[in-house]
Amino acid sequence: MKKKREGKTTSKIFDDHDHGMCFDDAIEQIENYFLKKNLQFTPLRRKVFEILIRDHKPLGAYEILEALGRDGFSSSPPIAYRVLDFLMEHGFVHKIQGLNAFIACSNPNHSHSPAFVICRKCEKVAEVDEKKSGISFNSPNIDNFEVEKTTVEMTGVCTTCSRAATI
Amino acid sequence: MKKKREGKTTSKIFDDHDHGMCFDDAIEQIENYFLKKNLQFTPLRRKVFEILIRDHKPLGAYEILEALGRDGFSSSPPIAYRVLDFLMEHGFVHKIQGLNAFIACSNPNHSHSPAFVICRKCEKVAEVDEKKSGISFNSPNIDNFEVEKTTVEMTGVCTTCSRAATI
DNA sequence: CTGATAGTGTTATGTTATAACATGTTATGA
DNA sequence: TCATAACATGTTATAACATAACACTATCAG
Repeated sequence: MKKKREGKTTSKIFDDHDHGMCFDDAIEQIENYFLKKNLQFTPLRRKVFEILIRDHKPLGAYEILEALGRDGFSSSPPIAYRVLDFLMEHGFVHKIQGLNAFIACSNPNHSHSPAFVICRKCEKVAEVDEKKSGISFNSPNIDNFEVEKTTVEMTGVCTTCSRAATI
Repeated sequence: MKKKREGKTTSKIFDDHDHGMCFDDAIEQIENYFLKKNLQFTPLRRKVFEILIRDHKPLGAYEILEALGRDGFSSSPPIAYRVLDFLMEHGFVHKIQGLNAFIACSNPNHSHSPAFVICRKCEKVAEVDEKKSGISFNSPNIDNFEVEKTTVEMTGVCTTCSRAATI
């Protein structure tokens, strides 16, 4: 049952996202990817991904562990960290460094260098596409340094929060 | 006694920096800044800054604490974190999120949004200037979201390390 | 002198992450 | 088919990073 996205007037970047769509599609995409790559989409991995994609907000490793515990899985720390590492390797989960938290990827299709917009009040996070957002993060002119991974995070206050109160 | 920089052939970005100069200047700059702003450059604050600027490499809070202890200061965690927060507020220290570590700022003059290039092998870090490095990190087209702070880190392997060994 | 502020110190604890090793399960190939 | 390798999960313990809460001192404005 896919939700249709409702017209909204709030901060576009945080809402420009059909989450019902996203959930179903995301599960399908990850299944296909794992099949194709001959990797195991085990119950544990599926569960961790579902936990992340269902909230679609950043969760700390220990929050994920609690959720795992509630669902009958082991909840000792290495369980979460191992699965998260695995899902990150394959681009289905990103770590938000500024929050020590993990979030399901919004764009598992592209192999991208994601950028995140983080509201420091509500801690909502939007993963923005380089092109759509107007960010351009050009390959830097750094002699002989091969960039393997980029971390780009922008922190501020989202429209909803800034409307709700003066800082 | 200011060291003159020797001709080198290693990764430019990590070496394009006169550290002898940097140390002396940095101390002077921070002193002036604090004077001007009527802030106290206390022995503890000075020591923390000196520890960071003298190595000019990222140090974890607990490494800084050890150094403080060796120099006769208290080495309980809040000491380091408080001073680091203070120095970060004023732009003399940055946190490298990818390493949970702190580094003295290379450019305390400009109020900038720094970007860091990190070698994942030797953990050397270079703070790069947007313009010099060719990075362009344009203000993103995000409706009504005011970016207060950016984190930009690029991880890879520096020339020295990649020459030293195949991955 | 009094009360406010800032700086430092201390104890205790909270939070995040990993090391090291054990167990089960599946695939491979001699 | 049996050894073995590779992978996935589980467990215990601990490491590494960070903050809360409160105490003490010094300085300074009123």
